Amino acid sequence: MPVDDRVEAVLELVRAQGGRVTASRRALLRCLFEGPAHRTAEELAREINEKSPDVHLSTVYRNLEELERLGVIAHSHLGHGPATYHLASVTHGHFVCEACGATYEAPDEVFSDLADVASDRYGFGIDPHHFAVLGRCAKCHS
Amino acid sequence: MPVDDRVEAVLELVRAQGGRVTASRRALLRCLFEGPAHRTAEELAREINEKSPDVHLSTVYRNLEELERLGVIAHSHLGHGPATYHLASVTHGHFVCEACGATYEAPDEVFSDLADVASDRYGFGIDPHHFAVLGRCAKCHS
DNA sequence: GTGCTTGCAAACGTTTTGCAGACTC
DNA sequence: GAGTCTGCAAAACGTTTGCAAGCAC
Repeated sequence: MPVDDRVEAVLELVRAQGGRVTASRRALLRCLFEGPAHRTAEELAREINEKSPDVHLSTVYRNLEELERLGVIAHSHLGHGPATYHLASVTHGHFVCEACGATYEAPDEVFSDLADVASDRYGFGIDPHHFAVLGRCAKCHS
Repeated sequence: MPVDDRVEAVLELVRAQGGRVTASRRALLRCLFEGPAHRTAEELAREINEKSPDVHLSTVYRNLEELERLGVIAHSHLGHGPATYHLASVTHGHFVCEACGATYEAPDEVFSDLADVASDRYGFGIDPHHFAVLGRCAKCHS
């Protein structure tokens, strides 16, 4: 599906929930659907501002929150620093090097053993997407 | 070994590294050795201030940083919010419920399968102590 | 006395919020 | 016109830093 159609489909969902369709929401959605995953609110705002200079960072935060509530996007914490946002359809876990910041995306099956152990021992259901697993990459191996 | 002796032993280490033995460092160490693990800088400062009202929060941060450099303590991030500090001798991983905040401490063997997979697939050495694994506890199971 | 350490205040980076005006429906 | 959304400024949060005075050695 072309980007524009996907954007409009989400805006329709927003409207169905009683929300309004605004220029800043359209700009944010276009940005999310067009660009790479894992961008911070600030990065998204900067990109939006290239074409729509009046969209304020706080508006971006509020709209990200709204889109997250609707299940369209999710955010992850890849270590210290700002959260990153990505489409909910492309979730996966992360390994992030504490030394150089290198990031590896890992499919859920990588976490299935840990999920089993956590469940068996603690009745705990892990969410491997929200927070990254920190450590050292091969290059920075301490 | 009694708390006082352990405190003095660390202070000796501090002195050996060219650091000075001060009242605020002694108070922080006593606090760390006496109380529960996983306290935030603010909590530690509050406890210290009950007996030593003049120790400033920024001093606590600076001394925590120093003690971490010496390997006496370590900090963990258990989700959003402030970091928690604990003695380096009692490291373990954590599972933290995103809904209710319940925290489970897990020995390193719980993470050995994940460590193997991360190493095999990405040459990545995980550090399961620094950041908690988020998810849902049995009670909050979504 | 050298120089590490402290208290304080102020800054930092990220995110949230209060408000009055602007917009969508 | 009702009610949502926006820009802006300001606050909130956890943490760090600059500085001059104070203390350990």
